[in-house]
Amino acid sequence: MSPRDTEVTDQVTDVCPVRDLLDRIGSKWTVQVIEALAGRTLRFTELERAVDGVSRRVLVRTLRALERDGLLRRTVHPTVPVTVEYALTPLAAGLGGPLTALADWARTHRADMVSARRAYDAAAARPALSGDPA
Amino acid sequence: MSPRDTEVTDQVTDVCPVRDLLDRIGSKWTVQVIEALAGRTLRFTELERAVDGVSRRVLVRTLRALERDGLLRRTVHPTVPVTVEYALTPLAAGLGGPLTALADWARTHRADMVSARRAYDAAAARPALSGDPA
DNA sequence: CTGAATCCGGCATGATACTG
DNA sequence: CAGTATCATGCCGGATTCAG
Repeated sequence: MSPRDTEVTDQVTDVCPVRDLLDRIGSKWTVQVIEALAGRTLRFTELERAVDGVSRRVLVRTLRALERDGLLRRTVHPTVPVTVEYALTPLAAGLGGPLTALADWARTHRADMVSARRAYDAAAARPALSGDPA
Repeated sequence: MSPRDTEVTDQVTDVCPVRDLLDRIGSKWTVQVIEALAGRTLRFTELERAVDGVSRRVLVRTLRALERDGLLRRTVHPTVPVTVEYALTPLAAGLGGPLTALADWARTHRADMVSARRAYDAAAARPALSGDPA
């Protein structure tokens, strides 16, 4: 009975499209894989180098999840050592827009979030004090 | 040494703004909290009801994370049973745009992803078969 | 009312070794 | 080359209980 485990969010349990999508792009390497494949086709090993830092196992999981959602096309070439090519589908290309918008926002407001964090952490360090000591 | 644990992604370990943001909005209830607070202020209990399904603990964590990132403003009113109000900051309001774009895409292409999954899962069920058995 | 403290299961990520 | 198998780890999300 298909030993496929459920890693990298393989389920459909969810009914909210937004959460569903976020489960996908929220997983650690998904966006970087999509970026790496933007406008080009890569083989498995090339992807492994392009993403850099991802473990083989997790890369496979990420690719499977993307393929399952129709965002990625996996092509096997029956050469002697088998070669496999990965490419984004038109569906994924359409996702690129909103994703880029989000990425742009993240880069633009990075500084705001960092300073907000510093302020928050600093405040947490002095629980009950109004005047700054010395 | 500050017993603050690290749940709901409190760290800054990351250097990529995009992944950083995705860690935030990727956590299970964040987007729903943001939606619930869109254009209005809510108290803790009101939020608890508005989001519906979130546990108290996780809601607190989610709110803390948002506050830490400067996306949420937390106001304590020293009434007899203390009341606390939560409201989005202008920063979060700006995030609303890209977020809505992503949500729209998710809703628009939900059907594509669902059918892609069905096809994928169906294919996985019959590993080495070309003709569909009656 | 608004949390904090504690305990727990489950799953994603990762390291390592093996294979067609 | 492109994975699979196995083991280990961390931590998110949830339930429950206590407190200011």
